[in-house]
Amino acid sequence: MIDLAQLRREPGVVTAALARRGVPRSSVDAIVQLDIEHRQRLQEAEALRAEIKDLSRRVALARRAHDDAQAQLLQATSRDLGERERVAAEATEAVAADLRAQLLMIPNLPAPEAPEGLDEGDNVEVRRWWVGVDEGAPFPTYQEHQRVAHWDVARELGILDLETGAKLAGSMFPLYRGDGARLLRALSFLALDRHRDAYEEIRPPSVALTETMMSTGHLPKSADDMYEVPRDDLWLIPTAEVPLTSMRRGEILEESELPIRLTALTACFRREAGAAGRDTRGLLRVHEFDKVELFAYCTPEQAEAAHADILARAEGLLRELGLTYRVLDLCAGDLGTSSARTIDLEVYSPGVDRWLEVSSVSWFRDFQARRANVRYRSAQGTQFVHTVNGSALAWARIWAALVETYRQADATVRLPEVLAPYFGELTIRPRS
RNA sequence: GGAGGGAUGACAGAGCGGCCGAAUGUACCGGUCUUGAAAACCGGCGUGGGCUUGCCCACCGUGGGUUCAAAUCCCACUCCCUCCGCCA
Repeated sequence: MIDLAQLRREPGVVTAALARRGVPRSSVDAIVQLDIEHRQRLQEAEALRAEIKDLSRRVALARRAHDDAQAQLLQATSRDLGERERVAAEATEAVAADLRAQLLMIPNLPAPEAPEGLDEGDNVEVRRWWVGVDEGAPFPTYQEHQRVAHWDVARELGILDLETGAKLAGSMFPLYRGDGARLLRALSFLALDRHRDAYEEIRPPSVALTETMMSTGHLPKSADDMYEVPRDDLWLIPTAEVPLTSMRRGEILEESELPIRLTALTACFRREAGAAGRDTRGLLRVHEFDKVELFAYCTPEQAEAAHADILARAEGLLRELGLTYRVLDLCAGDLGTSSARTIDLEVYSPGVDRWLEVSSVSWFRDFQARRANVRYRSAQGTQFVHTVNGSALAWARIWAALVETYRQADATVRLPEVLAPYFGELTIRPRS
């Protein structure tokens, strides 16, 4: 949620910042008007309530003085006032609800550093990495045997069974088997071990309450993109960001305990409603995938370093896996609702010849903290924390890039050495 | 799923329907004393909102209700604890 006080103080600044990501001026103006109306009505209602409280006190005094006539009179006056107060309070609440609903639909202000632009075409490529780039090696020229889509590689090796996944849960719910399933497990274990030095491992619930989904900004805006369990007012989490951000919801943290850094391996569920029919082949876009998430609550001063650390860890894993990737600085218009700044990592997958998003490292400033009401006590008083998070990494597409990149001329897949402690024999052969 | 008990400030723990936003203790902050520290003593110490910055309003698990007036009475729900049942 954006800061209403800031909107009052400098409406021009807020309007201009939001315009960078395509929010029309009228949406902001509507909120300013509602805020003015809300405060007017609030004052009226509160004045009435103050008067009622005063009358009540005087009733008590009259009673004590055994002046029953006076008490009766005061009670009658207060009763009439009570009716007016009820009406005023209802009107105030109606405006407040409207204001709240509209405010929840407003996305975060983009950071000044976020590039200009309205859609993904305007994202800025910051750098590319591939094996040997530091030694001056040119961009890899992939061999013919690497130019096989992962769904074909997987069929040869019997490590992915999309038909059975569809049979169980519908299309785009993958079922991995044999070495394919084991590879997924190895990747998660590798990542969690890499983050153990600084991030506490969490295994949160895979479902969240509506209130929890509100905190991160996934609701009310993105309801169509999530799986819902209405009977129990639950939603399947689209990312571990959701439970992690709400872990300390409503709390006031001590500055000394910040940054609080957490990591979690969870399944992530996404309906992909807006992308129906696009990238439906193989693992390019799936409804459920495993992901290791990195997250931190921090002070505004710590945010930049915390964001950089997550990005470095995500990139570090990609390098350890020897995968070619590029780094994208998302333009203002392509930022997620809650984000002020986001760096995406896209891995190059030679078989399908595409760049696949495998991580999104975001800085939310106090947008989520304001919604989740997570604050910390500092010398300057109590203020909202900043939250940052990023994937390290999302495995379905990594899995695809790995089997394509490491496919050998003899049609086996030879996995990178870094997986040896988790996978053992690194060659995946067709199942006999 | 069934039966009972509970939910109050950072924590512990009081609170006949009427100066209760809330006693008291601990913790914390400032001061006195002390070579220093501890102890003792004195003072301070919840959050959010509105506006004429001194006042006003809201908040005692959540949501309703009764009343001139609710932490306190009534109803529903949620969570925690104990016991029974079921279960990976």
